[in-house]
Amino acid sequence: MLSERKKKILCAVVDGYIERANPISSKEIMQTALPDCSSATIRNELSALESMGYLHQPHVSAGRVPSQKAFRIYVDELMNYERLSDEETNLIVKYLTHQVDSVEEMVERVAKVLSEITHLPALVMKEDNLDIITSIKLLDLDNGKALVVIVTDCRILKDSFVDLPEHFTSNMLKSAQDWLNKIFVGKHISDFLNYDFPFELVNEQFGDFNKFFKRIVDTLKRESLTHSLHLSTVGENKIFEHVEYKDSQKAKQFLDTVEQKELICDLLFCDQEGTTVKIDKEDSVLEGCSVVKSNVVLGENISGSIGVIGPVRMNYRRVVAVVDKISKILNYVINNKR
Amino acid sequence: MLSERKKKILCAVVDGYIERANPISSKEIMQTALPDCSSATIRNELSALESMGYLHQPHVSAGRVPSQKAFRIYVDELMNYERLSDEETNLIVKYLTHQVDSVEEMVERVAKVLSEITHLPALVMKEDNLDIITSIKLLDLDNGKALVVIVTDCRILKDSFVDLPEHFTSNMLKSAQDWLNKIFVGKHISDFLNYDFPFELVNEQFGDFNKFFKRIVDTLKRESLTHSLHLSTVGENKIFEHVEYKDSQKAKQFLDTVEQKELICDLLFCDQEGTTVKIDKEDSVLEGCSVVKSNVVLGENISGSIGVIGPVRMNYRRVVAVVDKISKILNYVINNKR
DNA sequence: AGTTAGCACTCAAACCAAAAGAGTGCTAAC
DNA sequence: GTTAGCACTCTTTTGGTTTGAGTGCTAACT
Repeated sequence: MLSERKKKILCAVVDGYIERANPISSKEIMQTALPDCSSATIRNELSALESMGYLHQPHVSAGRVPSQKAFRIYVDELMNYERLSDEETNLIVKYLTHQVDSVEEMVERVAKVLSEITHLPALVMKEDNLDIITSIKLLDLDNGKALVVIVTDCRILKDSFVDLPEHFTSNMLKSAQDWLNKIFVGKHISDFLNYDFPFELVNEQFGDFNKFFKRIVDTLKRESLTHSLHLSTVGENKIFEHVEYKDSQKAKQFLDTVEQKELICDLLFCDQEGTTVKIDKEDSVLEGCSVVKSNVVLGENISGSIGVIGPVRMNYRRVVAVVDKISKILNYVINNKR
Repeated sequence: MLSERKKKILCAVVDGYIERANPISSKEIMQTALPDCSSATIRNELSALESMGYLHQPHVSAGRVPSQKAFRIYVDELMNYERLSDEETNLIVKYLTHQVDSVEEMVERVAKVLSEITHLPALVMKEDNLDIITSIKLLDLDNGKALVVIVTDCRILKDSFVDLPEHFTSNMLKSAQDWLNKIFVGKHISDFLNYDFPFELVNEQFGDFNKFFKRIVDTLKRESLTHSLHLSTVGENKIFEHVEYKDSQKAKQFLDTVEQKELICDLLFCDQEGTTVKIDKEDSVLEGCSVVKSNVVLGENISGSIGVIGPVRMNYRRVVAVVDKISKILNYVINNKR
């Protein structure tokens, strides 16, 4: 357990480092946080904090730099949370309550506002697995093809084409549609994946059109697989505003990481309530990065996460406040719209 | 008009500069391109080429660097075109003839292969304006909403939702569909934009459901507007492989430029046959960038462009060969599939 | 025992001057 | 017209010195 003074000093180091990105000296801490102590006293404390693993020195005559462990305790215990100003909150509300037509558009808007306010790349993940199928439509396109439309409870559609077999009448298409609906309505999209195709049943009812049905189910399977998690990232270029990416190789590494959708999804995927902060290699190979995220309930069966990603040295006070606020507004907006 | 020797020297400068990204000296040219001349002779020629605007020196004791004008003449007259190896061509063919289900997937594949082979960000633009409407479907979703589907001749669909008015029966939806088809089938998507809505006609046939029709047409208008040009960019991070973007501010500037879709579309949009090269500020505010592009015919009424964007100092011999080859393969693949 | 003034010490960064090296332009001879 | 030769320029490298920030330690003080 840290003494109050150690906490104060550690907090000052992290605050200072977040603001100015250079090592923090004992003198600086004295001036900003502990005017009643001498720099020598602070040096002793710093030395102690260093041997506890919270700080390190780039070289002997430099100030102290917080370690990953320091950021962790800073986020969890030390920092005081920022409250967004009313103007800012109102601006966000206004932006997010604007009439939108689709989930995609909403995602777009959320990501945009997150990224703009935090000056960091924004991540918005939507989990479609939990979508419940409302109905399946087979639409005759009059050119030997049919359009397969899946309607789900969160207005998301998965559509694709399928060639109709020869001698397949409009009526047969209708019964095929009814058949599919009977089986799948009320189920989750993800149920397609584990669905064993009942060849015999089809044979019985539709003669030899097994291949056609198989194709439809395969299409749906593929769709559900590729769309089960949808991640959008917006504002990647914002990282260039931060000094840790002045070297373009660092920037490249960061951008490459962000492009690994599965990795980012893993990071965003966690059940924890409220806004959480993941720092550096606690969770993955995100060297030098942190993620601030919050879950959002998009409906009874749909969930998602929103968040931002950036250097470990980010302004957590502000970023956590923003992510938290936006997720709350989002929950509010969505639930009041239904 | 340049003498043969001047051409040879200029070509050597550009080749060398493309390869090594540093100023080229007279001695170097002597060794690589003109072993029969002395370096002094070459120096005289270089001096002449400089005063003609093809070259410049970073400082007095440095070699020569080609100007934008030099790159222009290099691409147009000096360089010898590379022929892709058969293995490489086969690889591309194999990759592009792989079974795909949608235009989007094809675009994805083309962009991917372009970007991987050239080590540059790839641009693929598809012009939907020329799509001809094959049919319009209004699909009752049983929850007070209808799905609007537009089928066009290039298999592209534009779909969106519209709320049904109260007391709107299934039969009325059917007649509404017939009515829309009568008006719009055979026309271009872009025709929606200029379409004046005939309130009286609707009133006559459908009573007071003007609002409903207006909403449908508005939706279609918006869709056709936002989707009229579709640009996808893939492999933006490839620019980090090039020294001109070692400074991350340069990289940022580049990435910001590439994100300006309209600007890139303008660049890609030109009728010229074959593969064309646009260099730096000839065409726009693309500071330090070049675009190599080629038009692709995707069908009778659909056109698109593929290309790459990168630093002016790019390997034109190879890049032009690749873009040219891929566009030809693409034309072949598409036309043989129909 | 905790705090602090004082001081020696370390090390990065800034500065400066000299040397090396690359490449040119010019001149005079071929 | 071509070229050898040379003086000249300017960047890059090298190495040494200075500066300054910041520490750790010690000894004195509360």
